[in-house]
Amino acid sequence: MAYRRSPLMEERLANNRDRILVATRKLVSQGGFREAQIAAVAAVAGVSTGMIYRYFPSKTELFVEVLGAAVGQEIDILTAIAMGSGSAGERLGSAVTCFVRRALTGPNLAYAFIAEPVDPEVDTARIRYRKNFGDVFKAILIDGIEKGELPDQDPEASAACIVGAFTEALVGPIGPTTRNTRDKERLVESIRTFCLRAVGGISK
Amino acid sequence: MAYRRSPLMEERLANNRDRILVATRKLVSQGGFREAQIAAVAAVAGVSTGMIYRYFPSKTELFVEVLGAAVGQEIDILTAIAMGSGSAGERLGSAVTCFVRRALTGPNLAYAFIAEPVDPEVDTARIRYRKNFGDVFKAILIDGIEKGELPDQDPEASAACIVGAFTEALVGPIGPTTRNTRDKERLVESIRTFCLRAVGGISK
DNA sequence: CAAAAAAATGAATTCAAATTCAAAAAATGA
DNA sequence: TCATTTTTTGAATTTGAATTCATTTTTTTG
Repeated sequence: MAYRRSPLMEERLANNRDRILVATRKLVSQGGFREAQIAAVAAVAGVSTGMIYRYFPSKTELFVEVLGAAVGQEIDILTAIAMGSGSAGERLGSAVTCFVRRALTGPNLAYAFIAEPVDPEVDTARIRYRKNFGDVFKAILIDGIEKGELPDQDPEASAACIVGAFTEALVGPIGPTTRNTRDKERLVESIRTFCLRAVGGISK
Repeated sequence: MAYRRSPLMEERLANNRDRILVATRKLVSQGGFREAQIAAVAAVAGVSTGMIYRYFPSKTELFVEVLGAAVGQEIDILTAIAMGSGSAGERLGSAVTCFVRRALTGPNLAYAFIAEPVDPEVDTARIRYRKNFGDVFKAILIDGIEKGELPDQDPEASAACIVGAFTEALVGPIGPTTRNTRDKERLVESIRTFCLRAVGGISK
């Protein structure tokens, strides 16, 4: 016996994997999946191209993992709001506001994971994740309708509309490219009001 | 002098061009731009691959033309509604209803031209076209706000939200795949109500 | 330190699709 | 009909990026 992974090496391996993920996230958030080519990821991560295949079976799986991690985080936050206290309208408003604000602030994966398809497999994942977003809103809506806080409506359709509305307002052509904070907050408020009125939750 | 294009040949050329456009539109509406590969287009159009390059300088330009024609048609229809008579709310409702219904019925380019990016150049065109949609709604909104029919709001943002809302509801994961007419009309109505309420136009 | 094993490299390969172009077929006009 | 020109063909080439793998470097342990 002449080799056994030391804890130090173990850590380095994990580090490499992480660096690749971070590099991918960075590239995707800058220029979408299109810009996150293996060679580019390798360069940013400071490793060789071959290295990447040591940690991920294919570019597709790397993308799916990046996407999943990013979306999972957002979903968690939204879910917490959705299950919190307050009227359906309040929770819906908070959820929309929170998501939009985060998308405007943070490293903007918003476009990539909401709007940009790539290859069929990544797309499958993306669609599933987008549905997850919808489901959070749907839950709030159903609750609100049951309690009589919101008028009767198709929660499925309304949820889709909400996701679509803020998506487009965020990443669409009309949406922001770079704005100052004042503009951003105004946009957040516009979207919130739009969505709230839309489902019949009083706006203000 | 020993050759001059006869009217008959002239017509055949135009026919070829058209067949290529039709074939592309068909493939795009079925499987998105991804499926509309040159070889596939050629096969459907019943011509050789080389033929396509006789009429279009590149796949990208072919796509842009297909996209432009499809969108132009929709825009014309929407514009007519937008400039017609009725309150802002009525016109907005009609425009949304009309677009959604058409997208659900006709050969569904909706996904392709609203949601699916391809390459940067086609994307540029797609974004411009999507903005055009937004502008139609924006015009209605501005009019309604001026006349006091709608509450004050950012027409830019609201227009984007509207486009996003019906886009997602139509082509998103929650949206329809194949539905019967009853379901379709219900969806149309849901989206209409959503958008109308959202901008403060009384729903029903 | 040296041998053995693992990890890392990046040039070479593969692959899928767009694009070209030499050759074949069709159209035109004398 | 025939020479000339245009149109059409589709196999061959190009292209751009993912993936592999023989070689090199690093790590581990006796």
